[in-house]
Amino acid sequence: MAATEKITIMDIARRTGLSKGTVDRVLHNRGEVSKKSYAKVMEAIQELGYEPNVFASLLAKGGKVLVAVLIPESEHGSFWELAASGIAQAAESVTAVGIDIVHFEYDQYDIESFRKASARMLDAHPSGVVMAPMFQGETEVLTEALQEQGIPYCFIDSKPDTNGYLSYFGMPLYKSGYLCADQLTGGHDVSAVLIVRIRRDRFRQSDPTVNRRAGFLDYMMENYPDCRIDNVFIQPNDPDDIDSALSAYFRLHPDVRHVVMFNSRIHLLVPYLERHPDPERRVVGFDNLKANMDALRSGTVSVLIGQRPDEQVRLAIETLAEYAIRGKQPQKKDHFMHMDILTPFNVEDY
Amino acid sequence: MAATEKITIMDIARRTGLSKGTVDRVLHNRGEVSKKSYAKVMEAIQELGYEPNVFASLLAKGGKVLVAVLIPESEHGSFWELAASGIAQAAESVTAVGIDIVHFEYDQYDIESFRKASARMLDAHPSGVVMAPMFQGETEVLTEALQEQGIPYCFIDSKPDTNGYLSYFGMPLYKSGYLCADQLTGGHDVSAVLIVRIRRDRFRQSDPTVNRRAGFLDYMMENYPDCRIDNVFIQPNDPDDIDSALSAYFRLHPDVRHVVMFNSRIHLLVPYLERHPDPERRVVGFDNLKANMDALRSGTVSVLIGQRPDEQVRLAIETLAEYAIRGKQPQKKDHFMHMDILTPFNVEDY
DNA sequence: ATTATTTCCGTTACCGTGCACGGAATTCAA
DNA sequence: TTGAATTCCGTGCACGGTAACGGAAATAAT
Repeated sequence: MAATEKITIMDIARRTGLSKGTVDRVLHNRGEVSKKSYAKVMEAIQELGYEPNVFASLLAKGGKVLVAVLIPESEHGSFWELAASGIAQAAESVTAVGIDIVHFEYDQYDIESFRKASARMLDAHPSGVVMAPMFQGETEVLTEALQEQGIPYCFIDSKPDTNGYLSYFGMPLYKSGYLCADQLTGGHDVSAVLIVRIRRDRFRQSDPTVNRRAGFLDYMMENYPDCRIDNVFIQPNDPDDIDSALSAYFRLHPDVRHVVMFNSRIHLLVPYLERHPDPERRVVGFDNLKANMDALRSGTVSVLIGQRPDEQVRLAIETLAEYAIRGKQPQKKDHFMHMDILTPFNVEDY
Repeated sequence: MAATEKITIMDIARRTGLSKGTVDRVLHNRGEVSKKSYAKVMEAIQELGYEPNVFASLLAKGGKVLVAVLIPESEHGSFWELAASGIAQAAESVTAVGIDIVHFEYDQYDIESFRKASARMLDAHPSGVVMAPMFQGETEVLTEALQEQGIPYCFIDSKPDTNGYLSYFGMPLYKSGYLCADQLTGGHDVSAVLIVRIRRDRFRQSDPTVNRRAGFLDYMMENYPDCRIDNVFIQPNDPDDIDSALSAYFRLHPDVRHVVMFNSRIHLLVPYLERHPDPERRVVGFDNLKANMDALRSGTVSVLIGQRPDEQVRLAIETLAEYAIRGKQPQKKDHFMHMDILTPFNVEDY
């Protein structure tokens, strides 16, 4: 497959009767070369099938490639902690080949902290940026700055409607709602389901749950149009509120056995659910946070639908590295990644 | 996280009052250095936190790293075709950093072809080898040769009971049978299931299906001890035989609605199953071959349990590259990887 | 025709390591 | 005390590419 090539810049210099300086100029087409020479060099490159030696190039250029990752703070047990661990993994695997990764965090509910993190990131002069777009306006500001400086960037998790990014890696949100509904019902008729939602302030611009809910509702509409859909809102940081909200609901609807949440916080329900066990209950949530997986193991949660923020991060970093090192554009722009179904029987290996 | 280090071999040479030649000698401890100098250099390395520049090293050493992959022929639509595609992916991502991959194939039913492929592989003098152990005796012969030459190797898919390998990447087979049983029954009581098996010759030494079957049977025993387990054997290359075998079985047991196969060939049943549709039937198989995924899409197969040969290959290659480039041992030897549950609702993104 | 500009190109000094070669310093044999 | 044999270590080139520098050739201006 791969040949044992050894054609160097000198080979093509000799072949064309020019010097390596000239060859280098056309390789990086930075001008100062006559049409004729340019053509000759290009031809020789084609014929000999020249490919630059990355090591030599990086060595001479004297740079490590630096990729910056700009994502929300990885609070303990949060979704972004998974992504952060993905950074560590990716770092592990790519630093071996001279790519450095810097990680910038911000408070996902605080625009100002995002601005500051962006600024610090730009100061690091990375050769590529991986980011999760949280604040639409600020994201635009940032991407414009990046484009101005010619720094390529990738989105993970979700993406805005702009177009200047190099690649996007994320989950198909609408479809994940659909899948969720199928796992919740197990293909059997269901008379009522409870959706637990988080009452959140309007800070966040991009909310993955709306698309998920849409997919979920469409599935239910199509397959079980008579199923009743209830909503209960909770305060994520107030255990008492969660407890009372659920208690109130289930007092009215003791027959409801299907519970779902569209964000990564299904673990918030665990205390209540464990105090009111029901072997027939079916609970489906998203994302393989540790707390969620524990709930799966204990049987409180039936199914988790997971994505791989770590893999998303890795792929984004690799894409950027590839681009920075050899200037290669990825073949696909948008990468919708697989959704993992986790049950008590396969959770151990995730 | 990562520092902007720039400590070179020269820095520590100056620091110790020695020359880079000497430093180099202790770095690769190839002798010809006095105790005293050795100690001084080691100390300086510690203090300055010296880390060799991979680029310069690779450049000087003049070599690309070459990783050989030795797996069964990737017949169209077969399991190993997935692995092969993984090689392509991995190649894509790692050639960027100077790692070359060579792919050697053999007929998994022909020991002689394995021997030849091994020989050709050794001739290529790879710096690392990824292999799937098919023939126990021959695998031993090969690994001995590799060890003699100091070439590290990784196993994927399954592994022998030896110990000299660098890493193993594969699926937990027993547990996959367990998971399979859970998906087949869907947690509901079942009175009878049909296991379709392939009557194969005794060429293959390692057969993943026996462990899977064991896990499956244990699950059934534990949860539904009264369930009847039937076995039907088919000839994989003879469609007529498959048809008649299944016809004969279902004539006797028209009530059986749960069908499972433990190898990657569930797609062989599709023609029969499609001619005798049954919306209540539940069919579970293994591995995301294209044909299997098509069957999933069409609804003939209910669930597939997939592994990622491509990811296994990638990880193995990365491990070897890491080891070859920086001599770093992986932290874990055996990597049991996650099992993916594929349903019609998430199959598209795999 | 001479000078001033451009345009184009060759030379050269790196980048950080690996390694061969030969010489200095040390030890051993006489 | 010399010469020979070791042990140790410094020098210098190679690896393939980058980019600054300056000069030759071609073109323009005077």
